[in-house]
Amino acid sequence: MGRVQFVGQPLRRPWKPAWSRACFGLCIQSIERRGKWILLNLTSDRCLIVHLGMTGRLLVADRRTQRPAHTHLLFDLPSDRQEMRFIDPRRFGSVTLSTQTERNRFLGRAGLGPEPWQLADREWRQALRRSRRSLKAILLDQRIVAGLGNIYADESLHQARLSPLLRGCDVTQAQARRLRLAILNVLERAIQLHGSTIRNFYYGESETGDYQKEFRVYDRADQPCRRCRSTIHCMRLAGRSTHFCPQCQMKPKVDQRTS
DNA sequence: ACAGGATCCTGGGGGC
DNA sequence: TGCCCCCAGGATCCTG
Repeated sequence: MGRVQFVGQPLRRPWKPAWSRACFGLCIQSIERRGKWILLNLTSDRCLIVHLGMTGRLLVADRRTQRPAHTHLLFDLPSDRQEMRFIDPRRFGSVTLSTQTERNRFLGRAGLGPEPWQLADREWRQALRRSRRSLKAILLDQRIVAGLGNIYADESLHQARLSPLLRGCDVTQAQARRLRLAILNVLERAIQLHGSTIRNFYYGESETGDYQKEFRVYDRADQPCRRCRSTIHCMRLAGRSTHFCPQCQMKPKVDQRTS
C-alpha cells in the first residue's frame, strides 16, 4: 500500500494523520469479518478496522476515475492504477488503524456474541432465557449474536412467527430453535441476493441487492402480510422502527411455562 | 438490568 | 417549484 490520504470530513472515529504515514509500505495480508466489523490484516502486525455504518462502502477503483462524492479515505494500491476508497455519505462508518493487540482488545471490549451460524442451540436458548428484554432488543444486541441489523431482525422474527415484543425469558425451547433457524435462513437468502437496497443510492457503482423484493414485513407497514393477509404494523421498539404482523406473530397471552 | 432517548449525518419524501 | 421538517440506521453515551 502506497500513499494514504484523508480527503473527506471526519468520520465517526476520526482518522489520525499519523495513521496515513504508518500505513505506507504495508500490505493487506488477509481480510476477516466479525459481526459488522471488517478487519483488514496488514503486514507489520497492523490492522485496519472498518465499519460501514449505514451507507459506507469500500471500493477498489482506477485512480484516474472520478472519486464519488463523500469519499473520505484513499489507499494507493501496489498496482499503480488502483486505489481503495472509503466512501460514506452519512459518515456513520469508520476506519481506524491498530496493532493486532489493540485490535483484539477492541473486539474484546465490544464483547461481540457468536456469528449466527456458530450459535449453539443450547447457548442461544440460555441467552434468551436469562433476558427479560424483548426479542427485538435481544436480536439487535451485538453482544448476544453478532451481525443482525434492524431489517434482518424484523424479517427473522416474522419468519419464526414470534412477536418482537415477546420477552426472551418467555420463549419456549421450540420457539428459540425456530428463531435461530429463521435468522440463518433470512441471512443466507439475503447474502445470496447481495443484501437489501432500500432506496436508490446516489453514489458510486450502481449494483444493488435484491433481498428487499422478498421483505415480508420490513418497510411494509399497512400492507397485507404475505402469509395471512392481515395488515403489517409498524411501531417503535428498542429505539428502532419495528415491523410485524400482529396476526401471525401473535404474542402468547398465557405464560405456558410450568414454573 | 433494562428501557428509552439523544447523538452523530445526509438525502429523500411529505406537507404546505 | 421550493421551502421546511422529519425520517432512516449502528454504536455509544446518558438518564431514569
